[in-house]
Amino acid sequence: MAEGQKPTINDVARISGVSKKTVSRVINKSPLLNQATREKVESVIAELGYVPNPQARALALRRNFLIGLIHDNPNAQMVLGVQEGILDTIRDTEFALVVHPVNRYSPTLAEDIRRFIEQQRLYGVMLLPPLSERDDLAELCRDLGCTLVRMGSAKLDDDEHLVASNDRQAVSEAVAWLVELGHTRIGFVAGPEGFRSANEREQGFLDGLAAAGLALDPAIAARGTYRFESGKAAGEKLLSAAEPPTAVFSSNDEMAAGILHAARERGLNVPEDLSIIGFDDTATAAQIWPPLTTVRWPIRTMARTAAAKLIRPASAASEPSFFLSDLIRRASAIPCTKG
Amino acid sequence: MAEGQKPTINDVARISGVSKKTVSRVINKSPLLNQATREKVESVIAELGYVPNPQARALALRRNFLIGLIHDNPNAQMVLGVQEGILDTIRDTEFALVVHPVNRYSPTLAEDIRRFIEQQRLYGVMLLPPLSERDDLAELCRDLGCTLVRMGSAKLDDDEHLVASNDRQAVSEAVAWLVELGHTRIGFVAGPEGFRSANEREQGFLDGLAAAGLALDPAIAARGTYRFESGKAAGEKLLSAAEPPTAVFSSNDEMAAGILHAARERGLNVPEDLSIIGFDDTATAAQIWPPLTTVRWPIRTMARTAAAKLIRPASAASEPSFFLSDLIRRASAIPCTKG
DNA sequence: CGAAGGTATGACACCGGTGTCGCCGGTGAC
DNA sequence: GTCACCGGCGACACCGGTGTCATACCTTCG
Repeated sequence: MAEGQKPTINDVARISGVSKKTVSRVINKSPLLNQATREKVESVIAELGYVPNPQARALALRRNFLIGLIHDNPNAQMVLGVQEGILDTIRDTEFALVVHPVNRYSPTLAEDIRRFIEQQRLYGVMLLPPLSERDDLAELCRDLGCTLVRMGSAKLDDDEHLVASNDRQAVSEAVAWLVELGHTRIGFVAGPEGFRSANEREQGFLDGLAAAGLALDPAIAARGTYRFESGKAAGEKLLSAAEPPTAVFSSNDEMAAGILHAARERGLNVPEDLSIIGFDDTATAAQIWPPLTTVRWPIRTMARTAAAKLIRPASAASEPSFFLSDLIRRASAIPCTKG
Repeated sequence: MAEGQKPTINDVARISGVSKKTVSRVINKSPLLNQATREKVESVIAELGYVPNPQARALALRRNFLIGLIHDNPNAQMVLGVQEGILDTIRDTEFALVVHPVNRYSPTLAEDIRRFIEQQRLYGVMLLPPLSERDDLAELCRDLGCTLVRMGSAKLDDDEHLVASNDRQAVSEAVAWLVELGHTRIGFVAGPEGFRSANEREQGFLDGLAAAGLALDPAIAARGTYRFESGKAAGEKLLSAAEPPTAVFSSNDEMAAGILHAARERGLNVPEDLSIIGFDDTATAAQIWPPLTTVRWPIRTMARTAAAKLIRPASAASEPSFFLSDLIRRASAIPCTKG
């Protein structure tokens, strides 16, 4: 074996005096092997530092070991959490994680995804919200022969390959907390139309109000885009209502930060004059002032499970695919001081 | 060709009535081809939707088309910005991006990286700070036959494969801005010891003070870890000094947010009682109150260049590899009201 | 008109693994 | 003693591409 060249299965076979097929059996832990042979080959492998070539394996097996993560940057924290969760699962396996950020407004989105999957011959792909909500993309992935997992915020009709959080229930619990704090006039900022997560959170909000015998006053409700600026605009609307809310639930943290800015610019104190609850528990949530009460969903754990479902569909099928979120109680929501 | 099977080069060759080698020539845009033949083969390729198998190519060429991104989550925004920048460059090429988050405190860090590179037979790898500052890891990657690019915050001795921002100059300009605003008592929160970026920013801070004829008072200087909590602790130290600062430069935004918390807890108003400047321009920076004046460095652009250097070393060698950062002036730094 | 040279293409081995099948020797049943 | 059976292993083709070299044909030049 020439210096600088990686050892191959042939080198291992020659040096240990067996056929390459036997070496292959050792690598693949075939049970029909003489113990002595196995040990001999293993020692040669260790000595040479031999690592099987994944491309050659992929070629022979007609399948490879690449997992694709397709997303449109819902938020950086979430994407990174997902990546770490996937790595937790595939570390020490032969799988690798290939990422592919896309632009969901691009007219060539579907084509872009198709090219990515076909070109890399992915083993499986994982879709993140809001892409994961599009059934057409899911079908595309399946058509291309990929196993598929979707991360989402609600049960889908076809929940076979879905890992989701129960946003609806989590939000209704957040509202219950505001009610427990004595708030009765609770504002709401929805997420963008057409997003399942936005829809789930809205339903949860309504559930929570209903459970407390309250109703939503449209004067203190607004719809945002999940972005900071839209939260600020929504906050301005709610706070300029004839009878402004004493507490607001925002469908995500970024908009909650915007509401906080709107309140500050009107000279209001948070949380004294306005309690705020957000959703996501982004890094920002704990770093703004006051620290934001928010709903944390177990991104990394969910991603771990999702990856397991991709690479070990049989054994992971029994793992739960529906996750509960926690309300993180911080200083931005306090007892109602009014009335 | 059976249904459900991807077409191979053999299918294309058979149907277009040429040898597979000729098809290979078409794919690889060999110049020695009859125009008519080329067009015939191309039309068959289009008709079949043929896409070359990258694993087979990788095997035959003895090199593959995977770029590895190795990082230890410096911050989510940055990692995602880098991923997007790399994708900007490799989209529409045959390259793919494989990510591998690691833990820099793990005793098996080097082993982990080695396994990743060897197992996937990466073409090239990109190291992010603070990993990129470790020459031993850089050497490891090179030993394993990878081309390498390091992203960093300062010139290294060996800057051949480096893409860096000029933190030192950017910070000195930030200090100049504080001086221009009338501040003369300026506090400093350093990053963790042993980080090149921390060192560069510290030098830049000292440069800025010196240019204004000021000196650093150790009573209003502290060292942090780049984390929020350490910023808060540093803020407490600075603000409890006998003669507290009227402005503070923090070596990153997360610590700046911590300083802000410390100020709030002492009942101080920001920016009226204390101006703050951070570094990084994370998403949080614009969303805290007041919006944070900070240094923005062009992550995505840098990553684009870095990726180009990886996959087209010849043509990208001439591209600049040293980037300037901008001071983003927001509400957290205002004219000094004292004295 | 034949040799030389260039152009367009094909035959074949090879990259580094895996699947199939067959061979060999030992064991137990009859 | 013969034979079926089984554990352990190897020969060989094959996965889907690329490199090397040979070949057929067409010019061009002496």
